[in-house]
Amino acid sequence: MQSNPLPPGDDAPVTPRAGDTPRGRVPRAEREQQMLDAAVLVFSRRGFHHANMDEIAELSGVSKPMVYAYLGTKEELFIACLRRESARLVSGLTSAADPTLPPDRQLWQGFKGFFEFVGAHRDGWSVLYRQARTQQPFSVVVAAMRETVVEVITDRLDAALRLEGRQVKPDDLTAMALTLVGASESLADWLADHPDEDPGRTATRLMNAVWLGADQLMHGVTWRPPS
Amino acid sequence: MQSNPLPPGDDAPVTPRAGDTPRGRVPRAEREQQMLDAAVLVFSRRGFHHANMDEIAELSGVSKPMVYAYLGTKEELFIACLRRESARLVSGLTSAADPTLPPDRQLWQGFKGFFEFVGAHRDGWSVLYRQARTQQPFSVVVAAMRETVVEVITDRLDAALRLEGRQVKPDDLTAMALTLVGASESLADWLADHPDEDPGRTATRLMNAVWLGADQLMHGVTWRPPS
Amino acid sequence: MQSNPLPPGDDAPVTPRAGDTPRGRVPRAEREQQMLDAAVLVFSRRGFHHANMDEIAELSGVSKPMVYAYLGTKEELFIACLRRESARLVSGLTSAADPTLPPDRQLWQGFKGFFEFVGAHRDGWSVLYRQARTQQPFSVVVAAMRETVVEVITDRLDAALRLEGRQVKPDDLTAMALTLVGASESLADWLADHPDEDPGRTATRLMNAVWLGADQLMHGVTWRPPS
Amino acid sequence: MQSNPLPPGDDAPVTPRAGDTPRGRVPRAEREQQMLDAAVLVFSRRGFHHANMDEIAELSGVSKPMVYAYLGTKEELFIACLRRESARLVSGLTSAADPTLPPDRQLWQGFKGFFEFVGAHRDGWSVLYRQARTQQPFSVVVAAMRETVVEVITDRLDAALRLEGRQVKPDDLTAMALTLVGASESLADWLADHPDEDPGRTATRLMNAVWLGADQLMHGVTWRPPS
DNA sequence: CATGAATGAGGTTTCATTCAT
DNA sequence: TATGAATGAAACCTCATTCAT
Repeated sequence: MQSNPLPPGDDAPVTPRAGDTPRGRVPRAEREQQMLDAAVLVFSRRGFHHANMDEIAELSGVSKPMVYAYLGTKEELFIACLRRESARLVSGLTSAADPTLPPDRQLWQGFKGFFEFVGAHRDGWSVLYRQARTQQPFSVVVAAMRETVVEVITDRLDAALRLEGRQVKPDDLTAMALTLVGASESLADWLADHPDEDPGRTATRLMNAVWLGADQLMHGVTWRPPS
Repeated sequence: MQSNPLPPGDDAPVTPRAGDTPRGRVPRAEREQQMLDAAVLVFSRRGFHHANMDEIAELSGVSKPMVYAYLGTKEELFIACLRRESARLVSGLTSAADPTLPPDRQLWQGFKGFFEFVGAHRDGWSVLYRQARTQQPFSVVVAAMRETVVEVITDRLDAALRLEGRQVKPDDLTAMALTLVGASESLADWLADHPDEDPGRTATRLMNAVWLGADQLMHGVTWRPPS
Repeated sequence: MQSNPLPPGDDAPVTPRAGDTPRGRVPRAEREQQMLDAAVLVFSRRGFHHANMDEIAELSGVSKPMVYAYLGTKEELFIACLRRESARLVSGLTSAADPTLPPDRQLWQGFKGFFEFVGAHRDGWSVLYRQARTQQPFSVVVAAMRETVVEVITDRLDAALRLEGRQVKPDDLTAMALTLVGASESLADWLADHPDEDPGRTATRLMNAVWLGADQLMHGVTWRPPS
Repeated sequence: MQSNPLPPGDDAPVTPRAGDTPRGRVPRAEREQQMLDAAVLVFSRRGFHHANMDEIAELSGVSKPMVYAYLGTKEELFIACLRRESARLVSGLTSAADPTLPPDRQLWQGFKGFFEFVGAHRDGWSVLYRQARTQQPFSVVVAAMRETVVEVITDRLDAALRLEGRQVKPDDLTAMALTLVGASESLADWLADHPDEDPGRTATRLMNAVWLGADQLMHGVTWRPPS
């Protein structure tokens, strides 16, 4: 149901997209972006360990020593990729939801922003994040980003609840946020593997799956295990 | 919020548990189990790529060639681990839920069985599954297992609905199952990283997060995106 | 023009021929022949280095230690194969030519016998001999056999010449014999690679290519390089 | 009668010739030639399988990874050697024979050129070619070279015949060429093993063995098998 | 700034060969 | 006699990383 892409067979050389591999003198900042682009592409296609610096350098249009000079070791390079993609994701996500809207619409807009990001940056998500989540020493970076996201959600939920004069135990709030994030990730993986799916529809699906319950939960209804 | 274990610093040798590393002639079937135990342990601690066959062999109490003779390549070994753990998980899961119970209790028992399994086989889950999900060529094996699980859940939900005389569109059913699985995985990751957490509590949390909504959904209430 | 066989793709398991791999108690002499059969087959298919003892043992219908007990190390086993095939070849060859016939018919019958042997024992020839010729430490065994053959030919030629009252310098005789042997080998290789070719025709071809000249040579006509 | 060289006992390290093993920065083209020189030497002394990359690298004056970077796999390296030697051989051979001479002198010059090449590149011939002939996947390269040579010979023979107004069936022509090549190879092996032999003498021997017959054959005289 | 040349280190895999039953 | 279990040794190959130009 959820399979891994690597669309061009594992051995196909990663070909640059249109407009890539420009040569000649290029200012440092721009070069770095090119390198990061190349790195994200290669890391996403090959995975961290199967990616090799030669390919990244070649795809960047520079020689290996340049990559090392600009972005450090392979690990540091991967983390640089991760940071850039994380920043993009978080900013995209937080800017999506308008704090003045009612909670369900906030949530929905957040989801939508998130899925749109994932849809647009499949490489960035699909592998950087997926890999980073499970492989040391990158998991800490991902964990930090997750933390940020969970906090944002918690705050928004909390704010929404206060507006309604209600309050929920912090633990339950966190648990809810965790579930939201987890479900989002899961559906994001699924989205990353299904290019034809529309991010908005995915967001709606997720809302249906979690909002109704969240709504009740926020209004005090709970489910209890059978004694 | 969700960090990677590797509790014994990355370089600490993986020490055998009590009763391990028996020496001498051992019948094949038994040796294979020992090897799988060792492999699961090492793969979980080090990750697939950082794991090395020497350590696995040593922990199995044999020399490398035996491992190759019995279980093949490193990749094949990993897949063998994956299969064993998958089989255990699926069987544990399906046997947990009694089909004659009402849907919520079925679901809860399923969750509980699942989380109990994860709690008891943290190594098996925490890394085998996590890694396998993102790394070719293992993802197909995981996908197959997931498929099985999703089907089981879908069937159970469907059966429960029919008993109530209701019916839900297959797509929505699948989406719901997917979300349940995704959320479960997410919480399982969290559980695997929090040894003190009680599986039952985790199951309850998940129920609270998803059941109320699912219940409404099953009764025809839906959430619609704002036009 | 002359390509290498290995008809069943390099990886195809060598399947036993009909009547092979009998089990149970078998007298030693017979077991050894089975082992040699298996070894010749495997060595010929895989080449000495790619052949592995497991396959030979399995194809012999016994376990590896038996092979070692009966026929020694891999090298010794190969030499045993070589000796058996050599003996067969030499005996087949010497018994073919009737010393009372005129020299051309002797030669032709010798060639025919030789090519018939090669045609019937393609495995034995095609690889054992070909490999052994170039790979230490087997070349000495082959050299010995060659020596025998060259001697036989020289003697026959000499005898034939004496009958006609002629005599040729030993050096020229040897050179001629060498050429005959060399050409035979070359055509044998070719024959081993062309299953449809008739040994008799090959022998005739070789006669045409070498006899006319040899005949003249034996009657005193020689070619001289331009000064 | 024909034994294998390996003059420095099988274990003696292959010592560089005078002027070898230069160190430091060397342009790629040059390094590649050094590597090929080393490889030819080692392959010829040890045989393909007993050769090990470490020794080749060391003899080239670089570390193993350079060899892999420049010339690829052990197999690819061997093929590179084979190609270089083949090209040298073929060019030496075709340039040797002047097409305006009478056929016997052309042939003789061709043989002489060939044997002189073999005498001068004993390593190149003695093992690369001998081994390659019998071992997959190199035999195809050798086959290609052989093909070229056989074609050249056939053409030359054909042209010579036309000049004399004669014509010979293509099959017989090919068979003759094949025999010439086979006999040449056989004597080349012998020459490679006898450092004191003069290439010219070897060529003359071969002429004596094959030309007289060929000449007759070309004039319509044939030998027929007894019914 | 930029790079071609170069390497140390380490990992997977294979096999001939031998115990111990 | 016969074998399943076991291993030491060694080979190929890859890669991140750094000089020297």
